[in-house]
Amino acid sequence: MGVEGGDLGGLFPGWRGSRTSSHRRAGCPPRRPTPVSDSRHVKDPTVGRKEDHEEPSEVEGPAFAGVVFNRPLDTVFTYRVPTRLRGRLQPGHRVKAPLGRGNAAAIGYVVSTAEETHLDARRLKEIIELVDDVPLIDTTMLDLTRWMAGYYLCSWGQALDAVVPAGVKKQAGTRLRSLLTLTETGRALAERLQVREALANDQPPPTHRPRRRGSGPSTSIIDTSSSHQTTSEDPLLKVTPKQAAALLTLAGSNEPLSLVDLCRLAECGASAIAALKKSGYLAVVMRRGDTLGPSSEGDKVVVPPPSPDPPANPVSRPLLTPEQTATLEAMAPRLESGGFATFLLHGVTGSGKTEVYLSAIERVVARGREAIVLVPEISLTPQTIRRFRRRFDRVAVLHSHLGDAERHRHWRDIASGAIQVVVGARSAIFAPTRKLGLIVIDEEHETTFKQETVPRYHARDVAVKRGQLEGVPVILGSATPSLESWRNAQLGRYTYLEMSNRVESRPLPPVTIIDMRHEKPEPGRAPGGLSAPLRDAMRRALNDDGQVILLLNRRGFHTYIHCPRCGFVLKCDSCDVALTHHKTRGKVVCHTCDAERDPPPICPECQGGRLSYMGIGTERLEREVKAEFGDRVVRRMDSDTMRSSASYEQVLNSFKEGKIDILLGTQMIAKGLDFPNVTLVGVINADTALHLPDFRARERTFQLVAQVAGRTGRGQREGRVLVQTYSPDDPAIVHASMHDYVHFVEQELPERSIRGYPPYGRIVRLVARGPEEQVVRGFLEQVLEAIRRRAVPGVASMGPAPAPVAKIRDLYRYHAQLRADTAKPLHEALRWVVGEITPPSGVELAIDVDPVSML
DNA sequence: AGCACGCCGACT
DNA sequence: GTCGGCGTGCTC
Repeated sequence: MGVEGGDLGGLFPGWRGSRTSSHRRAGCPPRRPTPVSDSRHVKDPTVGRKEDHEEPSEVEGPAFAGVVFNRPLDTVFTYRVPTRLRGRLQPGHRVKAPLGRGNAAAIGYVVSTAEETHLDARRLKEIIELVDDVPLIDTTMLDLTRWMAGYYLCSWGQALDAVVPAGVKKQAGTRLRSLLTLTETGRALAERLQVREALANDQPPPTHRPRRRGSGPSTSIIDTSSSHQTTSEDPLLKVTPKQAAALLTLAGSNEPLSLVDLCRLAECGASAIAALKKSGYLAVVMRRGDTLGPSSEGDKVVVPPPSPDPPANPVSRPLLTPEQTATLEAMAPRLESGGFATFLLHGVTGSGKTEVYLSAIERVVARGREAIVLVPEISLTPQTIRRFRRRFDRVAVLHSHLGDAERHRHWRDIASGAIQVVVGARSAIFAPTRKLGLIVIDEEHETTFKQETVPRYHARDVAVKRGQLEGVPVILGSATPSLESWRNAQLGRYTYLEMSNRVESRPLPPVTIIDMRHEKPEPGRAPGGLSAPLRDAMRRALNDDGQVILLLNRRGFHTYIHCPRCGFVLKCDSCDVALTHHKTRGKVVCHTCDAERDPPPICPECQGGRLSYMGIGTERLEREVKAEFGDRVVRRMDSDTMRSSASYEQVLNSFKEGKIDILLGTQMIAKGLDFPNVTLVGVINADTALHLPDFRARERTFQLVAQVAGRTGRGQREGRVLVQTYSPDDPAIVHASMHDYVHFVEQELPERSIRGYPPYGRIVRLVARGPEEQVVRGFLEQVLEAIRRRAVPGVASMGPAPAPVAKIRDLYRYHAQLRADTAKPLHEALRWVVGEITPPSGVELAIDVDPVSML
């Protein structure tokens, strides 16, 4: 749902509990955290930080800290800051603090610091320790997460916790090591040793740190009498040659050394070092170091020192079309001098949106700024990644299957300013860039930008908010913009930019609708499979050396199983969902909970009927296509065949190289792929999403058909599209077949308006689930009654009713809906629900602001 | 969300 | 007589 540019600032919730001073003030944290690798923990008091010694009575730094926790508690807790942490603790730090009656240590986030508090300071608890040496979160991220908490109705701590990847929290890939360093007395002694040695060698005394490792035999200091006044207790006389070597080695080293390294470099034993430690010349410091080498492995990210103006790659850039140039020029002021603005880039498939992104990013990178590019996970293909890597030196790609250590590494690289462009899926919107200059959301209409767990944020809307907070432009790109973004553009909140021509003036492919109601079922063929016109078109395309893409948005072989005698439909034991027959596995499978079992031999209900297997999925389509085009190479791509991402890349490569003639699969083949030799796209069943009980069913159907139609006609050769449907007159199908976004929107918007659905007004969906149906329903009824009693003006409520999928994994589900013209009254009606209404045990309540799925 | 406190059943 | 069920309420 589009963030409303106008009322954004007013959405900050009034946080209950102590309100310490704003985190913007006291403490003045650095705008960005320095890399975690620089952090160190000083353990030995003799090498403690200077302020510990120099200002024992007058401690610097705020005495109180506001802390939030990853719990559904929207309270900022105030803690005392112990003396030893004063001046070090900053907003954005994670801290360990006692919480609750048991005073169990919980990890929380410092969100503010203050000199005073209106609370009774004696009753406040004290922060135990810092978890990270450097704040993980900067002030902009604190603001952003606070906004998220208020808007999506979760706690600030929950929002913060979602922003920091698990690998960063665990400090994956690093280890705490103990290293040796000189104490003050140790350094003084080492300096005297250096002087004595220099005199012995008849050389001028070193001015500073002359020794490199391995130089200087330890014998040189043995028989030299010192010119210094030496008392009988002069430590200089007590130091053994080995000890002296160790002291000099450490003095010459810029860094603390591990015991092993020091022994090796000074050619001494551990006992000499133990003696020095005992005498107080050496101290142990704990420092977190990388487990792996100093930089990332392989080609992932090479981290050179951040250079002020990186050299532009000598890449051949495609010549921009006039439309692309005009689009860029429209954005130029924001790209070149910053400032918040949201651009809705509506470009037909093949109009070259990606090239516009790349050029826009180049402009901000040229100013030494960074860009974040969000793409749906499904578009995070090697093809896409390569395109960014070719153009920019330092790109970080955040896939969903990065390991913890790797993700931590990327985070640090980004935070250190070593990265120009971050490309990633949803959560990349929280990348800790230093000098953000641009955010790009590709395929902004995609529902995968919505997170379905707490915090249930929409990355596109968070991006707009972040752009506003950081004062940077945001580009939302799509061939089929969400109606929310369209309306925001209409209202002038977003700047509308259109690219209506394909590059090189290629035409959009002609789309033919095949009315499946009139397709006579032929003996031996699956009804709903390949129609005669589609088969003919395939044959012609293949004979012409073209490639074919077939889209069918259903996995499995048969998509439902029923008993013709008693009408029984085979359902999952745990879910209210029909089972799908997977022939290759020989099982019936639940696509909701992934449970599988053997197909029953006869109807379990009437015990008499033979079950009939109906419907067509990708497995069955594959078999039909192979039977029909036996001499052609056919590959199926769905989540069953693409268990590993390696096979995904492999299939796409083979397809690109022309080794595959027909590629069929689910929507993973519908998005973003760019293969010039595809001359035919067939949509096997355009209606799969059309009749779902969701007010966006039409919009989804339009988007899917329009997107897949864009997969052809991208090369020199013309393409065509055939769409099989049982609803040939539905506006979604008709307008998609004409590539007519605007007319689709014009007919869809009034329908939304009549019902008050987005983009006219906002909705919040409440879903309660639990093991006992009556309890779940009763609870949600109670919640709704309470909301209605509140009677917040402008809020309308619907329900509760059983959710369309009434049971998942043995939990019954009920849902209800609230709507209002703006978000504000909804928040008002709901804020108290969080925290004040406790569901009965076993029951969970999910509050989904701006839901994208109604099932 | 945790976690502790509290008030009622089957065990040594 | 106690161990422990999870219902209730609080967390600076």
